[in-house]
Amino acid sequence: MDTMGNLRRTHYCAEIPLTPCEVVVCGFVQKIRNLGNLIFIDLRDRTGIVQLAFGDYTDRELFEKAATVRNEYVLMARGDVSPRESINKDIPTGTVEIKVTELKILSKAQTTPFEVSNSDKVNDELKLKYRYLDLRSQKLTKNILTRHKIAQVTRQYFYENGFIEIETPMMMKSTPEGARDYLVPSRIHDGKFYALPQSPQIYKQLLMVAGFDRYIQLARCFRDEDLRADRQPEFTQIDLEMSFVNEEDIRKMAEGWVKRLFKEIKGVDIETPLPRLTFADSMNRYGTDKPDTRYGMEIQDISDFAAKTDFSVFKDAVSSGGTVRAIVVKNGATVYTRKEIDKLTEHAKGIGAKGLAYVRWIEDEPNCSFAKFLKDGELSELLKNVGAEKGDVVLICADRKKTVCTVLGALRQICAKKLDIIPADKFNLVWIVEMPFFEFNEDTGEWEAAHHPFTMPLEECLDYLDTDPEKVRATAFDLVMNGTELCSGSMRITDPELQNRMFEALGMTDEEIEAKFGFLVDAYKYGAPPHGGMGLGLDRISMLLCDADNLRDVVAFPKVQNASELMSGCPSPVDEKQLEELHIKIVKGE
RNA sequence: GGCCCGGUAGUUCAGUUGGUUAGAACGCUAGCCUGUCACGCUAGAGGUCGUCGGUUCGAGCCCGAUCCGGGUCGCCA
Repeated sequence: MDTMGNLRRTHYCAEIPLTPCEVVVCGFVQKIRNLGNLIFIDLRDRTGIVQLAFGDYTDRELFEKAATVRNEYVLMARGDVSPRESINKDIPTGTVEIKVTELKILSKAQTTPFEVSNSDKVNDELKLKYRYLDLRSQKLTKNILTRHKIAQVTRQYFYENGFIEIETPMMMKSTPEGARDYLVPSRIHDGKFYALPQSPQIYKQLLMVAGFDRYIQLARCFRDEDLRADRQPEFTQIDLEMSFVNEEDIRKMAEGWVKRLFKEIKGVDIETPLPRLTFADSMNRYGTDKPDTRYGMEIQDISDFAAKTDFSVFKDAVSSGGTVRAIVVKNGATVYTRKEIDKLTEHAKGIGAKGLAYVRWIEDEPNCSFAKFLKDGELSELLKNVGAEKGDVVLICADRKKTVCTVLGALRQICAKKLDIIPADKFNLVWIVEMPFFEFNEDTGEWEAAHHPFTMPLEECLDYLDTDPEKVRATAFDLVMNGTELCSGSMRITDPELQNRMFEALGMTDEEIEAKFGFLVDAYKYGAPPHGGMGLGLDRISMLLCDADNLRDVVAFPKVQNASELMSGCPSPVDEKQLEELHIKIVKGE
């Protein structure tokens, strides 16, 4: 193996001049084509690929050295950029090659567990174990570079608007409300713990109390909850807070950011202001608070119709306070055969439905799963009401409102994917506004904060605080794009009296308030500007701008579904001695 | 915790009704090859069929359990 000596890179591979000159490039071997007396090596770095050439112009010793090179070796090569005899139109440097005059093999490589150039098709588990190899692939390299660009544009935009970057602690007080905390045991304080931040929420509010006026941070956040394709246990939030503003001002600031980002990253013009949807409308029309509005297939309420039929499933659902709703899958009848609908039903049951009623209209006579419970003319009335035509499938769910929404919201997404009616090049951004303040927890039977307890309620809702929590809406809003929540923000409570009322409404006693949030309530007693802010998911926006469908594709070293990391194997056991120092005893679970 | 999908050479996959020695392509190794860019040609090496147990004369295939990975519901203030 060689050392670099005095040789240094003059250009990245894909950035060499396309005219004759001497260059030095370095990188990994992507592919070798050895024709006997002619060798071509595709050299790869983070910018792309360039072809190294060895032929009759190469001295024997150098040629033989080139013949020993294998895939993924790390090379440094000096040579002359020359026009190719035949052009490769597929790569930017395809008109030239480097006729090598000096070659250094800086590192050899074993045969890799998978081919970097073909990693797209390899199973995730293996790729995650050798993440550093997969990161060499064109796709991941491009994504990581795009993510960097996004962070750069974001900082630029907010700096220009007077935001300053401040780091908040990674070790903080545990607040058991909401998501589970990752805990960090204290060696010095026996039996006490720090928590990793779920978000810098409290600190950024205190920065407003401290007078910094506009704050931003690309903040690492941690939540000990189960993973999803768009949820990692540690993630990065573009966290910001502003003083002397209202909700509108915050949203306007975010819209400017979105506009700039899409222009610079995608070259796409986003029209602002962005459309809005109230939380209630979103739930009714899409069954979710993060709707994909790139296509229709909206949920329709047919409770009135259902109540007057003789179908007990429908009638009972309505009379017991539930609802009956439907989606119409346009032109779905050929795709959704009886068997396919059975599969959908199974899926619906998997997410909480008791069953699925359907009408499949492919012959002249619609095939209706509950026809025998209907009186003359009722089926055609239903079909007319929901706007179904021949060729369509109508899927109906009857249950509690929450279940119906979850089920039909999910089926809407599944059917749209199956019928391939989602426009891939569309970026549909929508604000979800007037979010509820409280959420009823059916397990505990208590009202909980839907957002966080420092969220300012809408003024007109304050009267319901003690009487009808369900009616209390908040100054909270989400930004949703193509069915993914990108951002969540709100105005904050600055009145200590009101803050105490909110805590009480959440069932906290004075002692609890004092122990958990006393320092926060105190802070607001010494003068606090009106303020609010939001958190923008850097990972998620990166995912969408990279056309990825999983966060793993835009996070350098991601965790898998059980929150472990396949490369290093963490989490892992630790030494007895470490545990002792931390005053921790492991009790084996049953 | 629930539901669904997957696990066969290094990789991606095929493997018929349960039946002889588990195949292909790519990759790898060796040889040949002067314009390739999915280079080509020849030969070769490479397998605990995720694991454990069961049914059977016989299991990659059937049954049970379990591990690993993925999606999703719950959960995610």
